[in-house]
Amino acid sequence: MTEYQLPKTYDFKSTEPRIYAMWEQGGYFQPSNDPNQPGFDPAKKPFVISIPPPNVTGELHHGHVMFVAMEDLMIRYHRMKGIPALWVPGTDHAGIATQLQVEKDLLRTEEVTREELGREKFLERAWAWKVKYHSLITQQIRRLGASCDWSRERFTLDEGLSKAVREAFVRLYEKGLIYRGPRLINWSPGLKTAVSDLEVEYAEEPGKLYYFKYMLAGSKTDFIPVATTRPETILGDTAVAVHPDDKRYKKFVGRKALVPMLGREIPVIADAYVTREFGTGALKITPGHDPNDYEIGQRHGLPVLSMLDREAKVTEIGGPYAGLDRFVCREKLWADMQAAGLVIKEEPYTLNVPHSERGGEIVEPMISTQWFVKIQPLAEAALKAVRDGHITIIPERFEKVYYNWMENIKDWCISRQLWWGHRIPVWYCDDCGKQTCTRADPTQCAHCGSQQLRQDPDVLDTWFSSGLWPFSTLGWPEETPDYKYFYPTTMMETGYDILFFWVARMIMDGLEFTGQEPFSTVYLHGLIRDELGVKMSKSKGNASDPAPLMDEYGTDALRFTLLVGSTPGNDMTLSLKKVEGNRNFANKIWNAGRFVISAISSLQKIGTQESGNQAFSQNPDTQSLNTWSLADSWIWARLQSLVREVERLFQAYQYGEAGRQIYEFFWNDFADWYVEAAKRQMALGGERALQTAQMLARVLDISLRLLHPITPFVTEELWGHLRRALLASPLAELAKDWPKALIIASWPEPRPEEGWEAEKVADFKLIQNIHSGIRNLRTEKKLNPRQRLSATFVSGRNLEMLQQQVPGTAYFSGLDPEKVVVTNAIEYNPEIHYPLVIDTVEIYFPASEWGISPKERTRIQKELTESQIQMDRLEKLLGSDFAIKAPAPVVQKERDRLAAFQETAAKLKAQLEL
RNA sequence: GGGCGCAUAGCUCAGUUGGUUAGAGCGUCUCUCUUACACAGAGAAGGUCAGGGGUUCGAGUCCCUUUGCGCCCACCA
Repeated sequence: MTEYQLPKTYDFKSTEPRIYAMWEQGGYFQPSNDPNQPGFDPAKKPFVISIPPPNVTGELHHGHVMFVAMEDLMIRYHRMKGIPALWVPGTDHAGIATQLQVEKDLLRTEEVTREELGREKFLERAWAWKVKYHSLITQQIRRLGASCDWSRERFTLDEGLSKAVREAFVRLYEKGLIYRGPRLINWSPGLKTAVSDLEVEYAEEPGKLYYFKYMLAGSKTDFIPVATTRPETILGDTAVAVHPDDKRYKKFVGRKALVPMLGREIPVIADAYVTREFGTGALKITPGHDPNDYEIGQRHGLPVLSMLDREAKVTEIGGPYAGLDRFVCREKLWADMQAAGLVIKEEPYTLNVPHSERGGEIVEPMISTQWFVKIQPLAEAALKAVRDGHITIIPERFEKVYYNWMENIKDWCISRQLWWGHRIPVWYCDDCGKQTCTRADPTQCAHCGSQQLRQDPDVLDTWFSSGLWPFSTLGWPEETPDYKYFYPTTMMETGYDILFFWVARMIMDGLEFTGQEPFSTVYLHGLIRDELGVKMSKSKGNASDPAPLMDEYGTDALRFTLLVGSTPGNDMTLSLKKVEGNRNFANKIWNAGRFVISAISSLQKIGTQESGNQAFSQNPDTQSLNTWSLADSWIWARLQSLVREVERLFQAYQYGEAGRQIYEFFWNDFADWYVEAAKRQMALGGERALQTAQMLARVLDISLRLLHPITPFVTEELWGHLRRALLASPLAELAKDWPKALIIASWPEPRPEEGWEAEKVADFKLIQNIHSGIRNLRTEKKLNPRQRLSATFVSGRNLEMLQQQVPGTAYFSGLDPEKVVVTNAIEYNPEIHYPLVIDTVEIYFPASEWGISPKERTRIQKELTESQIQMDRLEKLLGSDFAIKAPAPVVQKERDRLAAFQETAAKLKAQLEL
């Protein structure tokens, strides 16, 4: 019938790739698609987000979907507002994670280890891996509809960012904020690298507390009982500590104790750190393998012994145990001690065991020479930035978490014994032994001029480069046009789980290197959990793949689910049912759109030439009201109110609530009620049809604009159809200034109320209630849906409105418009009248058709009781201090309600008496 | 040990300056393939907003407290 025959269900599969290609080819993702002014409008402050760069390790997970949905929403919203909006995409080399994957892959496919392959060859393989997985992950991010500017894409190991890393390192080095030295660090024996405190995860595990005797030198009987959870570390003990005031052991302080099985003499010392009540009240001190012991050792000048090597095997310090694995040693040593009569007992004990976040194996505290960042000075500035409100964290409660971490921050171990990453830019001279640290690779030693230089073999912690992300991606340290215009960025949106790892470090680095906060707002979203509420993660094996979900329900459905189902900072569970429900919403949008478009297309045939366009081509305003139906006024008032609400909620970062409101408006108000009203208005033809089509078009247009940041694909597709349909119709005027694509269409502007809205909304609400009431009655009466009813409406206060509206809306509830009477009074006649009370309106049906059943009597009684309860409550309320102390409008509202209840109750009572 | 969050309908959750009779989706029960949509329409059932106390004319919302669950930080062997 028309060229706008759209399929009955929304076909997201064919639509999504086509729409994304259209956007990308249109250059819409760039802040401006004016080739002469690529995004730079000095008059406007841009809105900028740096993407949390996904790792090039593997595939998409729901965390990615979450941040893409969230950030794309923000970007699209600002873009539509006409603000230059830049979303910088990129990926992260993810040192440990990627290296592990590549190693695993090498072992699987070529059966070689990285050591066998050598550094250079290994890095070649790693780069090949990167190329493959980079393309995979960015492809998937495109599939999510991400409107980021791919022309500005970055990778943490690319040339520009490497330069930034080098610059940052050298600056800190020159300021004395980077140092190298032996410290107690977390050593991952599996990965054979140091890891930072943040990369250690603690897990409660059942273990044992081992009690044994520390024999005192020169005595066969004197001993101090000591308890430990890690007996193997006995081999590295350099003291036994007791509390200075402990009467039991005071006498031993100053004497020597003998290390079991080794016979090495170590001092008995007194230190207040020891808790007398715990264990035996005596503590073995292993400065080489325990952070607390290390500190005690420092206080007492104890030697530090490393009894474990890089592979967590016992060193020569362990004498006869040298070469044993740490856990094998634990067993053997304990058995030997048992044989030697040194064991007291073992008891079950719950341990808090440190594991490597990536490798999973137990981390061993060890003394190792590593590079560190002296973090205190950076942390102080970062703390101040948030305290002073230069950076806002949403939700606010995370500010406290941030403060707490920043205030207790410890120096950051930044060197990793890996190959995949930014090499530490320090060279050691073979001749003079000194270090050279420069921006450009040095050819000679800065101290003695020797050319015998060796670069430090280690690489930097991945987060060292991530910390520079917001500015390194924009060209820093160069003062590029991008850097000058787009930095500092606006919004840092990410999961709360990387607040410390990443957000905190970006703030510190931004302030240190650029002198500015790298962003003004931090928005932290919650984590996605599976249907059982368990946090999704690869290691737990429950990380579901978003791809099949998108295959089945479409990207829009998944995005809508994540955006509307979550609140800032709170975790959400993702279930198939939710996504399915939102797929249904996408389909609802599609079908409402189909109806509107077919209505517009049908205008051709109605022949509207005589009506002229003048009354309809201008903006709807108060002057239009006299030509609008009640439904028109109502939907327009509701829409405008929605636009105001969405704007307010978006400004307050309440995206979920905004989405929910649009959903409700679109489905309940527009599709369920207005579209139904519009069907009849269209059928009237002529100006009324034109008027109605215009309203349908306007409401759909604005709804699609509001929805676009959340569900970009279906809205873009439909809006294109709407635009083309309008341009080919008598309503062409309406769409003549619209751009070619919704993505760059203007955001609906909130307008203030004009004063007429409340009355129209209330009137329509009454009409809705009347028809709902009649439908309810029909269900109770089990009426044939086709049966048209005759009815008499009696109302005092709404007489005129009802006289106008009831016949026209009769079909809402299957009334016969020919047999509808609206009047202000009739005589009760139980023989011929069957009454229904809706608010303050009585509706009578011919009693010949049915009588009041006991069931209805019960319902009426229930309503009456409910009214009575409300009346009592309100009378009591209005008789209390409320009437005096509450604001006048609030009181008046309650008075009006009381009056309405009284009227309703009177009518219900009359019903029962019939 | 310190901090934070959650507890609202059978299930999953909204409810952000305290102000109608606390909402939605799913599920359940009845009808209907009505010319946009059965991925739908219409109707219905279902809640002492975890317990206790307080502030207030008024509390799901603010304060205190108890209980249960979860998370983060710290890491007493």
